[in-house]
Amino acid sequence: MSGNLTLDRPLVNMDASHRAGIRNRLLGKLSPKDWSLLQPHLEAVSLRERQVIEAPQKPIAHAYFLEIGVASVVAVDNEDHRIEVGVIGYEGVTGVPLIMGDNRAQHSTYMQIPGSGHRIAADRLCAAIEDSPSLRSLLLKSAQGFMIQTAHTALANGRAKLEERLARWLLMAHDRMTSNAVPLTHEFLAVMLGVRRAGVTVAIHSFEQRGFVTTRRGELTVVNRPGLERVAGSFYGTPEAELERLLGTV
Amino acid sequence: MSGNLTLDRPLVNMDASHRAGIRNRLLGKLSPKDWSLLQPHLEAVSLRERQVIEAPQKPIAHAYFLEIGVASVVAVDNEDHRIEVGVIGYEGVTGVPLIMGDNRAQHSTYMQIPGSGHRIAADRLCAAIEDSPSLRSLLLKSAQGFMIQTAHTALANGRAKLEERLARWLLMAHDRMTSNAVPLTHEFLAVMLGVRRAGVTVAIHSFEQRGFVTTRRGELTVVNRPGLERVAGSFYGTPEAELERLLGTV
DNA sequence: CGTATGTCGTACGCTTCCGTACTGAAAAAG
DNA sequence: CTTTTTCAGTACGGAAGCGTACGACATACG
Repeated sequence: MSGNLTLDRPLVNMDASHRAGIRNRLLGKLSPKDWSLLQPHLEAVSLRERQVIEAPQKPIAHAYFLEIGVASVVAVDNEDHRIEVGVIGYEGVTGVPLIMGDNRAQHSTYMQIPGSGHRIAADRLCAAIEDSPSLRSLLLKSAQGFMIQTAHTALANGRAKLEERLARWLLMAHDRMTSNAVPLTHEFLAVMLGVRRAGVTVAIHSFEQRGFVTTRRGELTVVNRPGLERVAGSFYGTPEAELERLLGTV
Repeated sequence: MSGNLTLDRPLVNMDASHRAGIRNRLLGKLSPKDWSLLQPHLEAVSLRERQVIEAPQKPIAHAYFLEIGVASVVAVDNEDHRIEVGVIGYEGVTGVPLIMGDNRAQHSTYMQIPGSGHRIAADRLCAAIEDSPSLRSLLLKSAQGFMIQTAHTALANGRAKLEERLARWLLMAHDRMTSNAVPLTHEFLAVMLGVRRAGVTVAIHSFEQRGFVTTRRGELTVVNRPGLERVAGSFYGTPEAELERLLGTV
């Protein structure tokens, strides 16, 4: 009934291989050898609200293994249409194209919820991937998980109603957060979902009246996660379960 | 003004590295060494209309390098919502998860426009990928191209109108065809776009009146490609250009 | 050749969501 | 404390597309 803290969140998995001081699931899953390959090049960084991680059509300078916070990956076209195609938190890493052997960012990536992480220079990461099949395998599975998320976003965008999509987004953000409070304005939620700001306001209102969330100016708090899960239905869950499977078999 | 045949289609690139008797761009781009790695395991197959290539949650048996025809990759959830997240033709290969080190299909993949190709057993392909960095690099870039296509589909699903999305779909299919005739019913187009069948009928009607296509029962012929491109605007083009870039630098 | 089936054209009321815009309230800036 | 800015609530007309459904044709099949 609560959904409090991190206990019942699918993505949280404090398994045995957890590395001390590291929350990022990928870093935590590295073999000692792979860890020693990356560790010297990792730089701890704090990530401000709206901080740009990647810009479209520009080279990717660093990959960020997030510890805290949520990054948005937003597709943009030449006519300035934009929509979020995926989110990344402590379960993953930014710079998916690097893993695919490309060094150019296709999308705009920036911190939606501020936090921190460890970054590594793009060429260092690529070199490490070349050297270590096990590292490559892990990162490829993470990239595959992200692809599945993007495909599901396409499904939700084409088939779901605004409320369902908003519930899905809140759940995905909640999975990646340490608190239940989402520090975001309706405006930003609207940009990510590709809908009207006023539409988000109304939907949040409905959630609030049903007791799923409480709100303050610029902040929304999840108080009934199962309620949101019921709204999102099967638009939420599949990518999360698949990521579990992918990272579970590494 | 015509868009006739294959001359002005972005994806068609009869470059020097073209292998005799092979239309598939990936196979055509293989180094002699990589070709000799795969060739013994390739099996020429003809692909019927609606033939299933992959089923959700099932192991992937073969990867298909298409020569002729178009395959649809369709995301499905537990509540039977479904929508196409990408198409594959002679420019690519099915079984993207195999390239990512996963052997399970996430989506439903089937021939939308019948044709032919060369297939290879999943484990053979994976073994070859392990052995050859150059093959791996090529296939990863192809997978990256597919990811970009999926992300753009998410953008179109969230932002574009029915007519824009239909024009985009027709252009993507046209890119991958040897004729201008698309042998598909409105019903199937509707399923792929995730819209009403009647909505497709009306949109096609409008295209017909504007002289972009002609229609027969169960078939639609593109007669003014630039017209469709104008309708699709920037919802079409970016993934195609990016694929060119990705495959051009291999 | 007649019938079943698939395909298309069309229509109607309805839902969802958009575009726009104004207002009050909260927070930040001065 | 006052001013300015940002954010949230609300409203209205309208567009897009849905669910449903019915009839008219083609085409395939018996």
